[in-house]
Amino acid sequence: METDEFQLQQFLPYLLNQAAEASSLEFQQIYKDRYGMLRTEWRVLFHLGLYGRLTASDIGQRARMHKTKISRAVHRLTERRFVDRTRNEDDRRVEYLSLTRQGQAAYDDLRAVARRYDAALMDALDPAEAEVLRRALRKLSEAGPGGFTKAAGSVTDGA
Amino acid sequence: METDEFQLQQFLPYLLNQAAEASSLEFQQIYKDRYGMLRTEWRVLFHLGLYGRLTASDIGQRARMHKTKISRAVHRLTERRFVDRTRNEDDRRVEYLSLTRQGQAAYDDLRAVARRYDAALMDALDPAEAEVLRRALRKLSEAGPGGFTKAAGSVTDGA
DNA sequence: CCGTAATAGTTGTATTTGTAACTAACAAGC
DNA sequence: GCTTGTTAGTTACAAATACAACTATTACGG
Repeated sequence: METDEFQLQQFLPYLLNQAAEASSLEFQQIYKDRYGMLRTEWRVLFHLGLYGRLTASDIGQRARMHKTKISRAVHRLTERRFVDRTRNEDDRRVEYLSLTRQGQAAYDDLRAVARRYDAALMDALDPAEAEVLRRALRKLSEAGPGGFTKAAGSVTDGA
Repeated sequence: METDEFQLQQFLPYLLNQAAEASSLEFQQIYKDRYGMLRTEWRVLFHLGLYGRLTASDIGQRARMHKTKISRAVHRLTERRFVDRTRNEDDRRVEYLSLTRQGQAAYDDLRAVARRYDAALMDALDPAEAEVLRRALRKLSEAGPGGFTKAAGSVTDGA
């Protein structure tokens, strides 16, 4: 009997990483080739494109990205005139970020590519499957494994 | 109408990356804390644990990892006496890799953790959903978007 | 056999990322 | 109004990664 056998192809974190990597590769190539952007920059661009004016912290919360990543992404996007920063005069610590005309154009272009790209990925799945997939992924993104490392009997201390 | 509206939360590569990151974080912490391993090292360890003696190229194919990553992972695993290398005398370019006793012990331990971890993740999903999820992820890992960048009308050249 | 090409794996260097420490601006207690 | 704490964002340095160039060994074509 092999019912107890561990299978890497069944292990969710592994599967997720493989699928994420495979499914991101070609899209990554596109925003890199066309606009010289990194993944973090693409994410910032899309958040600004979708939600309009945001602060760096706003983006951090929404995208679950660390503030240093965002800081550097914004720096590069500003250099390349995709993003404008304007300081909030009521609280001079915060800076509002928004897309320049050029940034908006890049966003519009990449959003269209993303739509087509997503559709192409979906072709590998049937519609019901796709819907379940999205729901499941959203659950996993929010949850993680419920307090696994600090559970009773503390797995991390035990062995 | 917002039916045409692009949603980041619907975009599969983004969702996959978020879910992969969230679901890997705590497990990553465990093999890092217990054995000082990186993700690449964990993967090599698991491949050797599951399939026995393999060459670096074998692992590269199975795990879709670049050979330089594997080379460095193997180097560190060897230093720490988790892995043994033995040269193939029939073709002195290739080296067989296998787990030492200590490597096997680490693998056994981490495999058990992985099982429990996977189960904890699954708790967020219902069983049918989980099954669909795994199947969909496997499809996406193998496929990517079918020849998206080199499709007719060449998206990458067009704009 | 000898030159050319292929394969297995390694190493060098430039980018990218992660972690922690930092500056600047505001807030609160006293 | 001055210490103490908090929040926004940046910078410095160590680690990790990607990509290309490299060594060593085997295969192939004449």
